Amino acid sequence: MLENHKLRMTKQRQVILEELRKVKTHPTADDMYQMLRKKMPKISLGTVYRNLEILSEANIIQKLDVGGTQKRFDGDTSIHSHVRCVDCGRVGDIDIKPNYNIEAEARKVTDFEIYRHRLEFTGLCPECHEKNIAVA
Amino acid sequence: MLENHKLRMTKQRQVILEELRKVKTHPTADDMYQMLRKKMPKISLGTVYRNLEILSEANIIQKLDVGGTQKRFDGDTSIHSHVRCVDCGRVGDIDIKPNYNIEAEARKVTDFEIYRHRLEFTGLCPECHEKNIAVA
DNA sequence: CCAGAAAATATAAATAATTACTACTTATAA
DNA sequence: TTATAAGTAGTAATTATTTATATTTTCTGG
Repeated sequence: MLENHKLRMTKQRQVILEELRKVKTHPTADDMYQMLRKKMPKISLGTVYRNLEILSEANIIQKLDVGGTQKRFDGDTSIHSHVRCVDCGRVGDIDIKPNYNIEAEARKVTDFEIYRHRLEFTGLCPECHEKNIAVA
Repeated sequence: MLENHKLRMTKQRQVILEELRKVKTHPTADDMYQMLRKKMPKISLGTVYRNLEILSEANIIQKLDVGGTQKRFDGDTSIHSHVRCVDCGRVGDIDIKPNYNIEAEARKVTDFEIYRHRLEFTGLCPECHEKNIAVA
């Protein structure tokens, strides 16, 4: 998996990949850093950023840009959509398969060369939804 | 339009709104700043940021979060999608009306409370597409 | 029209997220 | 095993945006 990319499997890279695959929370780089420090206290934030970037470049993980100020990462590279909680920023999966017809539609109304599309949802995560009900 | 929001119509705000409505380029805050300085050399970047935020808060303009590192703004508040050029970051309009059925679909497969969805395209703008062909 | 309170401004400094630099370390191929 | 290219920790720098503050401006009601 890494061989084809002239990537070396360092201890750090290995742990980063392992931890990311273990969770389904779509962590930010800093979330990852906090998680990883427990296993590997000397790891540096720069290393976390660099590896997340390299791994997503190699399509071994996914970099998500779902809004908000921080990028998030997903160990699941299958094509699926995401919901972002507008209150706390938490990101969840939405298993809806993309409708590629929409790209044909788009091509009709733009002079851009369309590569792909993304469907993103916003809303409230269960926890924030509960809180909001309590307040109302 | 502004009255209902206890917003004052300052010279700066007026020019910001005017300029944004004049263009169809989905400028970043800094793009706006550069444009505005020509008309109003003493305007400050902070004022640009503050007003774009306030105006989008009041739904007089739209703040776009279409990926990339900077937020963009749109004087057109109608609901439509966008394409972002993966090469130069330019953003174009895609006039496809959202399919609200997809939100019902999403509700079936998540415990998040779904508010809304966004359809975003990526690709190449005509200029970058030309350049790519030239190289290939 | 005019005073005064609330809102907005310019400038500068602060913050947040990410990237770059550097000297040292390590994985891997021959 | 050793050379070398890739990677690391630590720190500094950059980029985008927000905040603090002292001053100025808008706009309301007399």
